[in-house]
Amino acid sequence: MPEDLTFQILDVSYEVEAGRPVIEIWARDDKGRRIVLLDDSFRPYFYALLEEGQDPSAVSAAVRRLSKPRSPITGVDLVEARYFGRPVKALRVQTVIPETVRDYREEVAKLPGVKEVLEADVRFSIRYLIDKNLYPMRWYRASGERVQRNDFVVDAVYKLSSDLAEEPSLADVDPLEGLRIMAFDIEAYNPQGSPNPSRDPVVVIGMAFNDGEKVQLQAKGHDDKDVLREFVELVRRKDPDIIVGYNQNSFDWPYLLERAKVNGLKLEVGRKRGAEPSPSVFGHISVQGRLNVDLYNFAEEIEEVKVKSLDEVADYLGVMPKDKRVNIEWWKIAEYWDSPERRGLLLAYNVDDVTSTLGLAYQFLPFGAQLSQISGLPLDQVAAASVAFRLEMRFMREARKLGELVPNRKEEEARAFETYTGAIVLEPKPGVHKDVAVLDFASMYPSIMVKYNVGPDTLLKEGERCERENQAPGVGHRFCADRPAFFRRVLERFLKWRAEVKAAMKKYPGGSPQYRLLNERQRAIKVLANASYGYMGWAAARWYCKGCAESVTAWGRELITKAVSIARSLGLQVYYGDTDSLFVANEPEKVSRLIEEITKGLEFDIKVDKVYSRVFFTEAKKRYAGLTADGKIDIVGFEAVRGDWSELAKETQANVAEIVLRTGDVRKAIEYVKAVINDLRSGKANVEKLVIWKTLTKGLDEYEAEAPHVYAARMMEKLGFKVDVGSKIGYVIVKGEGPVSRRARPYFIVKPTEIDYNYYIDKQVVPAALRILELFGVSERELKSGARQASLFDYLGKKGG
DNA sequence: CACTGTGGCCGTGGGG
DNA sequence: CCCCACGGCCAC
Repeated sequence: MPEDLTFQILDVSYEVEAGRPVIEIWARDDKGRRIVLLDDSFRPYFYALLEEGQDPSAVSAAVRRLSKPRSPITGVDLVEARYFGRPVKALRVQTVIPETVRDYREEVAKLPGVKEVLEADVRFSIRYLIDKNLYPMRWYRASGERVQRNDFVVDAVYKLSSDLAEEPSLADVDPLEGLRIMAFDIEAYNPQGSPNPSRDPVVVIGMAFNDGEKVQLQAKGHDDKDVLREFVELVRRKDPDIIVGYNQNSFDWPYLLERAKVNGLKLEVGRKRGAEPSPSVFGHISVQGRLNVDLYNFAEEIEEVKVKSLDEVADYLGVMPKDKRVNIEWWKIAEYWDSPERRGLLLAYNVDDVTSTLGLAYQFLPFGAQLSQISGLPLDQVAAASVAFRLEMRFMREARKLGELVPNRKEEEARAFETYTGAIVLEPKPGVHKDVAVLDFASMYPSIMVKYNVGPDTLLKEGERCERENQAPGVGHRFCADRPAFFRRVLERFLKWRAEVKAAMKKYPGGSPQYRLLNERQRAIKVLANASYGYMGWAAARWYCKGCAESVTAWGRELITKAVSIARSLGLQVYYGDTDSLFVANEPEKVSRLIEEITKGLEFDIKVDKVYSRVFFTEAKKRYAGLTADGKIDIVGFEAVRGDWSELAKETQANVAEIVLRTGDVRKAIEYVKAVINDLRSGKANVEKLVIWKTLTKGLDEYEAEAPHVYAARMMEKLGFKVDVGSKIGYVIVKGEGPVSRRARPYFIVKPTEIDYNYYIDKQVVPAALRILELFGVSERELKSGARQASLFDYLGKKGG
């Protein structure tokens, strides 16, 4: 007897059973049960695009002849579709085993009459979601027949006996409500630098659940067998739907898996018997039936935090202030573990980490769930996927709805390195300026794409004609305006959708859960819409179109250039501008005229984004600091906002900017800098504030130049620490002879007395301060002179007479 | 397997 | 000494 089911899709996977693929929909139903719905009716397929004028039946017969018994070709159907907006004929080739699509595609591509093989690289479970128009984290209804299955660790398994229909009454319910969340964090023994999983045990595993329970497992000395066993047991008992961690895809899971192997155990933490976590797409690790979300992926998108360690990110988000938690030096975990007096600190540290991780989940998952509902990628994958992939997934769904075939991603070698001209940055007018308005074009690039109907499907080849055409200035590309471009349709849908969500938000009070839910939704839509221009210029994109991206920037340059002319013709002083922004004198009447002329004359939306009561520029572009009308200091581009300068230099520069902007008192700023220099000279500085952080962007042996952070990284490696591509290297400069890079040391091996304070004066604090003070005629000598304390030599000299 | 684009600044090393 | 490429990060 089929039952009616109402459920939320969490994830989709598949398994080949008895020679046929079976889709597994992991869900939870409205009664709070965890269920699996099986669908054995779906089959993998791909398209063979036919050469023009080809006889489909001849090609079809050739395709059928390729059929192999292991996974026969079960269907070859002629379809009339569109490809880049043009009508085409294609064969839809269906088989049985998803993995064999790869082999068939190669062979079919070689057949005469076949121009291209399409959509053969879409993964089977994603294919299912797209074709059935299903979105993870949304609610559906369907009927299913209960079946007995012992290989799934869930409350019930059903065989689907109907299609899935979206349940609209649950569309605006918080998708995370009622889901069980577990945060975890492991501490590994590291007596020799970085821990080595084949040698060093896991000494602590902390877990925190959203029902309030917290558990901490501890090794017996250096034996972690029971820890691992208990961990598996606990995960199964608590049965979380979502597992969160911080960097667990790169560290905790691989480490636990290796430890399990060493101990002869199996890490069966999924909802499928016998299965261990396994590597999946985008560097993500998949735990069957659960959503394994690495929160580090979300943290990476917070650009305000430069060193994205868990404590820094949790501090920034107000989840756990750094001064209210236990901080221990991570490279000394083994010492803490082995010391009876200090072990307690390590345990407390682990509790704080895992508590922070759960706190981050509450911050990030609502947005992640919306991204999942909108892009169509399961929550765990959407976290790990880049913005471009999230957008592309949505494009693939839109393409299907419009009967468009999805283009292939270009092969690596075919991707030519093609650059094109970007935006205009105006020369700033150096000096301090009073009362400046900053105007901003609203979503300039997406607006251009919509207005001029830009896209690979509308880009006209030489000789092609359309009744209405838009020609990009300077670069010559023409776009057909007779039919709506694919990008335009998608973007307009995004814009309309976002407007609806924003309108709905108004119905709820600001802090309410509904308001926050909708706010996350409109943010997710905006993020996707804003990525569309960059996506077109990305050589690996399925809808890559260099001419399109080139045209968008050309129209952008024209737009800002025209806006500048209008401003000048109105007698408005223009101070600066970058891409889509314009800094002009804040004369309200003229500014309103400017906005009106741009809006009506150029047909683009522009608005006053902010007003600075004072703002200053040096001669450098992309750098300025301002005091807003409501009393806030903005620092843009300068060292103070960069992650690769010492905290001390950044702090000094920020304070100088603030003194100058608020009081206009340059003398005061000079005195302040002198005091900082004095402190440094007397060795009073906090060593932590002298650390310089830089990312290793390639392997250590690939560097041509010996930069300081590369030298420090090599040193770390010799000391037994793992340094991978992407690691942030923190170093300080010590006294001694030779080039700076030879004097760079990993910050955690340096004693305060070894530090070269002169380096920090000459190359950090003074240049950062001067960047601003030079504008007021202050010299390096002036900053350093008065600050010079009697040196030991002077002192002795005087004394000795 | 990948992991959006161009414009811009500036410290540093290394060659002449 | 100058000059320029390398390298990293930031603005938009």
